[in-house]
Amino acid sequence: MIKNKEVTIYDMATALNVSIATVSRALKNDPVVNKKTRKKISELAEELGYRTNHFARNLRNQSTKTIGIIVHELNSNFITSVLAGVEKITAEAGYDLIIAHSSESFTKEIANAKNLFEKRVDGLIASLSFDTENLDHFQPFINKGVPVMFFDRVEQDGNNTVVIIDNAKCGYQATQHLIEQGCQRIAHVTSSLLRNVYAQRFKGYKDALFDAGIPFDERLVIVKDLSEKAGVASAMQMLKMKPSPDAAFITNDFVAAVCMRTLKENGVKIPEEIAIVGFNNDAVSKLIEPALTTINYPGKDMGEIAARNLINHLKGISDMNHTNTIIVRSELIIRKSSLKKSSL
Amino acid sequence: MIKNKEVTIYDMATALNVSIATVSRALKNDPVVNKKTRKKISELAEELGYRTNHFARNLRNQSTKTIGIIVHELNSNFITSVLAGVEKITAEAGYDLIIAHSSESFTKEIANAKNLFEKRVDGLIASLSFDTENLDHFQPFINKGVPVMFFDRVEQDGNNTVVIIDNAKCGYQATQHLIEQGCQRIAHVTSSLLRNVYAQRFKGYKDALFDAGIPFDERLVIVKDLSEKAGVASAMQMLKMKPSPDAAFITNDFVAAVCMRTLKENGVKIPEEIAIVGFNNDAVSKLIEPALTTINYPGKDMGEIAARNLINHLKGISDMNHTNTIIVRSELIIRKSSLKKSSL
DNA sequence: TTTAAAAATGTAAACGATTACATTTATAAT
DNA sequence: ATTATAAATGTAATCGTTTACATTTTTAAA
Repeated sequence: MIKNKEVTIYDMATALNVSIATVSRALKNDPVVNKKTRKKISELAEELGYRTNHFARNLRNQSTKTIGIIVHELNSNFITSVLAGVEKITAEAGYDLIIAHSSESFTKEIANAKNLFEKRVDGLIASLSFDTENLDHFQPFINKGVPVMFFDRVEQDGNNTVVIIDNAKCGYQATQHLIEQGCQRIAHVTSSLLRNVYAQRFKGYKDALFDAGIPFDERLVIVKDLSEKAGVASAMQMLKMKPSPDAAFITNDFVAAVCMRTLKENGVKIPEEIAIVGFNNDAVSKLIEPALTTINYPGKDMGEIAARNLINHLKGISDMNHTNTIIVRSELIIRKSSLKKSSL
Repeated sequence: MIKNKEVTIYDMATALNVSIATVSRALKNDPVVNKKTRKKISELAEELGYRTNHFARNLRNQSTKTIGIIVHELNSNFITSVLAGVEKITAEAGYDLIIAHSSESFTKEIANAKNLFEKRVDGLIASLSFDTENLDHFQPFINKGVPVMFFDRVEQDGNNTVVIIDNAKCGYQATQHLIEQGCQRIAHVTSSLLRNVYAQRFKGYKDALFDAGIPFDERLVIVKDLSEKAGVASAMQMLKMKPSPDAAFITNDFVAAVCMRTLKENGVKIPEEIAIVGFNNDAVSKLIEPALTTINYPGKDMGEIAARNLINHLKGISDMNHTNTIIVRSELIIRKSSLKKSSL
């Protein structure tokens, strides 16, 4: 059993005195070959530890039965849920999955795309990195007719199929909730407004203010990246505002948590002095104190939907080009960090 | 540019009136072919959007230039750091990386292993799932001479090369630190003692107690999984202990955070009444209150070391079989959750 | 100009599977 | 026993590279 050479269908054909065609057919359980022969062959395959050579097969078939997925980060609940959803569907359909992550870098995203293109995935699922400036790196897929699905962080230029939540609605709900709690000066800590998710949440924020008759004040809007440093800086900036804000809608739970910590360190009472709403329902939101009010959205469902659409398209069951935007549900989860009223 | 057929070296050979051999050689910049010819060919390749067919190449070369990595989870700082380290090294060496994750399930780990085996990775890096009962699923790799490196969660049967931290030492340090803070009844919340990491930390815990002359009390040891539910249950169990513990060494930051939350909800003051030490230096440890004392260890370095060893072995530079265990540094990071003394 | 050596290119056989088409063998109908 | 049909198996081309070995072309020395 030591370092034995690879077994091929030739070896097995010779051993059983049949042709390679029969072996090949038997291995995929083709009913055209005699039951007894099939049994003999699969038993021998088992015995010899045969494994199909996917390179030979793919070379011949011109198809890899592989889906690629590019995500912006791995260490978030949301993304792992998405992956779980995607894996479930792709596995059921007999597709393999290659996971790549861009670490929020445009350059790495391009490299990932190139790599998956080289690997000739049959389809691609992607969520854009923080830095992504354009979608040129996906063009090769489109040129070769490889379907691409975007989820969450997307570019809605109308040509791609995307799976998203209604970010504007979420932003609206979050802001409205804070207004209902009696807040009037609501800060908005967010990230690159080039990304749909942040732009839309910002829009929801403004709309909610408008509908409540609260004038929009640009000075309350803080745009930074998603790092710990940015969280601290945002909090410091809020502390310096005068009049001080009485609430903050922060579009990322981790940043919200860092902000809260910094605010608390500076003697600010949450939610009494500043009420906070985050976004994503990350694990951290339930662990910090006070627990963070946030927006929850179903990563697993988004993953399943994206994967299912892609695969149906590949199978020719449905045509992705006709369904452009799929919106999944989302909800505001109210916890203590925003409850000014009920805390009396 | 729409859905064009794949360009092959034949097409380019015909176009330039040279042989496929020349094209093939030119594409890898073989100095044996004339500089001008090389330039002409690579320009044409660029122009036509040629991409090498890796199936054909791998089929011919019998090597995939791909490393597989199986991790137990994705959503932790530690694992993403490891991946970053591995990616750095594999990319430098021109290897591709396929990431698979077992979600802490033995069954999924087996499936992942099988899949990577089918994909014929040239080498494998793995950290065992929570549930893993044996290493049989890695045997096929070993039989075919495919090197396997384990990191963090490993089985030290002496035949595998492993990259780990000195878990016993860490457990010792954590416990010793609590003892130095004046704690006498130190609970130990941990996970399956079948996993080296937990077994070793447990050993360190016991040794530290022994060296301090504190009798080991089995009732203080709580073994559960790493879920939120388990964290809550562990805290409740601690609350019921009498006499109550005055400290807890919890071998996972997330569980520690959940525990702390539950304890606080039940009116326990941390660290005054119960001091806490966690493990891993996860993002959450700095965000909760009080900040969590924990053990930090360099995921990125572990990833780099594992990858470098694997690749050196593949290149024949070094032989993994002679280096069995690589231990990387780790450190206790002291934060407020354990500071009984300094808090006066 | 001839010739030897070096440089450049070409030929053809792998690599291991899939499958259209051809052939053989078994089964059933006459 | 003969034939038609169905079932089972086989033959050989193909997928796109790589590379040992063979051949041609160029360069430089005699």
